[in-house]
Amino acid sequence: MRNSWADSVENTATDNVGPSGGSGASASTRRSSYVPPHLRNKPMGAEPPAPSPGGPPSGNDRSGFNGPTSGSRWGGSRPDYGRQGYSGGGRSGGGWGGRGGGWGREREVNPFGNDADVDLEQSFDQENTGINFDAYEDIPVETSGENVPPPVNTFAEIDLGEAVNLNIRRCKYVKPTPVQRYAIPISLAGRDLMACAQTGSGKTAAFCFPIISGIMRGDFSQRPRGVRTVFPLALILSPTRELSMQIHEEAKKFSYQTGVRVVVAYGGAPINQQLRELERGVDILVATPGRLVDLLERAKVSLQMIRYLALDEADRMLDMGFEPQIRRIVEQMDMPRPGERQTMLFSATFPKEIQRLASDFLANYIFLAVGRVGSSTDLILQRVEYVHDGDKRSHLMDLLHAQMANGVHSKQALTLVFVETKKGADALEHWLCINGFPATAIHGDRTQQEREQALRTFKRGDTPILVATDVAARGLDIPHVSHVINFDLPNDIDDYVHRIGRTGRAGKSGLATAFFNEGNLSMAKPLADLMQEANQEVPEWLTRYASRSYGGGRNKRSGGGRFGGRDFRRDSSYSRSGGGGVSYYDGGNSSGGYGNYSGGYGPGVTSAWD
DNA sequence: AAAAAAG
Repeated sequence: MRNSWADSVENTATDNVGPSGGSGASASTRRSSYVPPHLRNKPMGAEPPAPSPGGPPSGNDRSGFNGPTSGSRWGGSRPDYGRQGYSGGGRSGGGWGGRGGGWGREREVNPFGNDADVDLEQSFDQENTGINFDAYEDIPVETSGENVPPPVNTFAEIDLGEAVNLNIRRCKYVKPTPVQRYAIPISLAGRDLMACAQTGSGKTAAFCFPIISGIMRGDFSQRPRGVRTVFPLALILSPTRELSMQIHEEAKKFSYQTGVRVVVAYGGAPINQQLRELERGVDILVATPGRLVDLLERAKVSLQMIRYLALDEADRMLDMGFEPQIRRIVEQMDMPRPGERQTMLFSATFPKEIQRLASDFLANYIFLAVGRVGSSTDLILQRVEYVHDGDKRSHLMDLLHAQMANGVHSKQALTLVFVETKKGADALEHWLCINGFPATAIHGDRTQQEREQALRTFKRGDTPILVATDVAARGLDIPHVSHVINFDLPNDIDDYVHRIGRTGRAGKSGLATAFFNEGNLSMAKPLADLMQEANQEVPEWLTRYASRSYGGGRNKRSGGGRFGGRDFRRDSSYSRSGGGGVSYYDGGNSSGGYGNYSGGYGPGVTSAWD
């Protein structure tokens, strides 16, 4: 039972240096002698202030946190390579961030240790990736495009700079995930990227590492120093507020003590605080589209210095009707054109709308498809049960009781319950609460504060049951979700895949239970197919429903199979699918390794319009 | 049809 949380605590306690990152070489060698390029020839400053004055040292401190490398960052002469806005222009400067002391510039909060359980817990979770990581080996990957840079097998092979390497170690990342193995070299080579992959595959790190490292290496001394306008160098767009928050949190870890500043902006939260954060300087801006448009209209943000653009969950953003706003941001503001910036487009699926977006936003891109993490591994045990609507609550209660009996209702065993509607979420939460189950809810009608609160208490295990609408379906990385219950099945198999993907994360196993009834007929076939594909036991009654093939379950996955999509540029039959076979791509491509997995594309997926 | 996102 090495998998338990307690075990991992123990392991981490004894193994305090952490894994050597597979670098093979001496982790014991002090990296103090190395000075990152952008810090060279700078006078070494004073020692950094103690990371947690008075507090116990965090686990991360042991891995060289206090090393001299970090010292230079905090000395009087901060390397200022054209970064604007740090002084705050004396606006509200002094009074702000009062805890900072020193010279009005607040200390960078250590995103790793300090904040006891929550963060440590995540770290342990990450460490566990080392255990089941082999599960990732089976995930099929394909690339196509001109001169695809070869993938790497270890982080050691990638030169991200010492500061980022340290953070990788602090995150306890041992080995790059498939999407990282391919995407990072592609991105470091300066190429645009269209990637079909889901969060949980390590996407965030895949686009953050090259961005951070690129910003550290780059010379941006030409960056304007606006008084009220800021000029970020990188923009990361994501569909939901919580996802933006999460990307922000991760990016802060990756860029800790690199001098790269990450700021997040999303709606529902007071804009003034976000503005203050922006005015203190921003290199990487993480945002939801609506709030960003607002900031652009107010001329608080200019995109003219953008060198890196990443769009996360692009298909989701289009589903949510963000295309006009995204096009406005990318094409109609002062953003540099494709080719003058580096663009990474991430999407779970690759339907025509995304293909259009790709051809409009990207220049000579490389296509990368990573098999679906949720179904192509055996990490998630999927179950379907036939439950009438009226029986759902009592059935749910049975499941939860069983879990409680097993004593698994704690931090290491959270249960996420998906429902169809916001009203339904409220009702179910209330019902669970009055029946003595510690539940909370997240959906779009709750205030942002309530949403964040719900997520926090859930993550902490204070309310180990979270009732959610699809706002929480994609991308959210919550450690220790051991059970996803589809109380109401979605109408789209991709949504199902995303939902169950909230468990079985980071190489851990998980359980997904779905309640199926006559109202979900359109899902019978896609669900049965998907489960079959994932080597799950398909109940006989579901197979019967599936064989009757109800037309729906709109299958957006062009191509089906284990990938979210395929590079349509290489698809000779592309013209068949309407759209007129845009031929801006000269077939003269090399390598690519395409076709290795052609077997993975099942025989024509039955589609609604056949 | 519902959900999400700008207020």
